[in-house]
Amino acid sequence: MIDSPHLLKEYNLKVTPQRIAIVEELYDNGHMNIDDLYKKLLVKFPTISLATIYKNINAMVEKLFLNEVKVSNIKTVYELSKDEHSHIVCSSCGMIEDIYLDTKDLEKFVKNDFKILSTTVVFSGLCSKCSK
Amino acid sequence: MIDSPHLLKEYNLKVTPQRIAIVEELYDNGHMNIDDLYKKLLVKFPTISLATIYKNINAMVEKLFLNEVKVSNIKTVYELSKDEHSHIVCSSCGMIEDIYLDTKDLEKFVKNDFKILSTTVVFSGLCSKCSK
DNA sequence: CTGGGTGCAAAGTATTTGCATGAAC
DNA sequence: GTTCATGCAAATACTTTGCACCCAG
Repeated sequence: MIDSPHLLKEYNLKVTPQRIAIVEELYDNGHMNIDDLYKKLLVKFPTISLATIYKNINAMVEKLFLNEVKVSNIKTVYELSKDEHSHIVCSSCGMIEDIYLDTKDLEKFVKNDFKILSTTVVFSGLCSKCSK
Repeated sequence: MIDSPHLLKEYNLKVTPQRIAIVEELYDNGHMNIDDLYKKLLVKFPTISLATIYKNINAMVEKLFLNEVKVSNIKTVYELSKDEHSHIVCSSCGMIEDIYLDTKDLEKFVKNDFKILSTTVVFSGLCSKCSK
């Protein structure tokens, strides 16, 4: 379980049922795109609108409560902010998995006058199911 | 210079003036989004349509002649396919730079049943100009 | 109360499609 | 001559905005 109201407050976001539901969906599913999120939320909130989802997602990304993940071949997805991590993405089925890597070694190769704020790696390829 | 007609043929793409121009713009500018490309091409082809650009870009990506780069904070950009490489992106001004890294070491941490097709790293942060 | 969130409708932006014409091979 | 690219217009998809109403703090 997850204490969504508490988390939302921590990030200065007003607690509403819709927001709690968004957090819980993301917590359960890891990564979701806007459409999947919308379809899921429609079950609990038959009148929820896409505009609400977009507004909330944008607010949450702005407050760094959510992280936006853009990768080729798949729709943009969102995840709850966690420690910096990378992603494994199946370009066939769209499956996304987190992987925690030490990227310090790579950062040495970036010239010093660039101020690195984040380093993320994407492994694209075929998951075990799709590579059969 | 670049032999665009030859390159296009290599990738089984019919050679047209518009396509040559696209290749040359990308060759000159490194990374471009659709709008910038459109504006540039309008100079040479006052009647070129966005549809033509989209169709060509999509065809070129499909044939692996171009590479699509999706990163947070900036519009999707395209580049001529080169050896696998990573990107340094300024989240303030949108500047993108290539960087060649050895990612072999990282790939060891991906479980074996995932078939890695590409490994790309994005360093997000502030370029020298923007960090002042 | 008061500020901010919600849902609706409409507007805006991005991307794709169908089709007639014309160029590439 | 046949295939496929082009450019236009229209359709579709994606995202944001304005506003009246309502809920959280």
